[in-house]
Amino acid sequence: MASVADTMKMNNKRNKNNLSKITYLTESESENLEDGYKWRKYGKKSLKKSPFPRSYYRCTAIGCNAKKRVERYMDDPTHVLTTYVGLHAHDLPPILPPPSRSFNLYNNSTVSPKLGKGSDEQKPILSDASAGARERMYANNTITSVNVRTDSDSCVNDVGSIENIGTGLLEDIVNLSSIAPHYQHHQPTSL
DNA sequence: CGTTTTTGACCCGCGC
DNA sequence: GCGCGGGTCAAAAACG
Repeated sequence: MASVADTMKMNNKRNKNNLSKITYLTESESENLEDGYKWRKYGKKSLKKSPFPRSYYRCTAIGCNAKKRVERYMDDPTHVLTTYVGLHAHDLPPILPPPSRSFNLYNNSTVSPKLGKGSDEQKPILSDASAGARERMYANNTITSVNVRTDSDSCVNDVGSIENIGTGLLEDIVNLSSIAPHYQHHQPTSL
């Protein structure tokens, strides 16, 4: 009965009630930014306002409705906009190869994906092997700015703020980058 | 062989 | 009511 669109619609609606949008502006030539999760591309669309196509990714984890959309920054082709939509219904899965987590890649302009929740930020999650992979990503790509939105709102509007790069606001935004897209909270609704 | 990527089509919401 | 833009799904192809 309910078509795929129906299901999608429902999911969309329900998600909207508990959607988290995080927009990352990462300085990278390739959009192949690894964040510790395994994503499967499920769509690509050319935006009207952007000469570059936008890629849609979805977490391969079963039951995980986390999505991610990657597009090249239209004002700065050297940057890529990574927008995380929704939360992962699971922790960092050990799907990534065990890198040498003994490395201290947190330095310089590299943003440490430390938890900024304010409470359990000392969680040993970062000790996970997957975390190492994330470190690598951050080491190879410099996150210029991050916008965190924990509700259904105009994420695009936030992106507009990124235009303030170089005006000084960037630093403020970078501060937000301390917040990782993970560690939010598992959704007891689905799983 | 299994999984992922690719591309087109379809659907929905919004604006005019 | 129609058109546009954006987002998702689905089937086939490519890749490991």
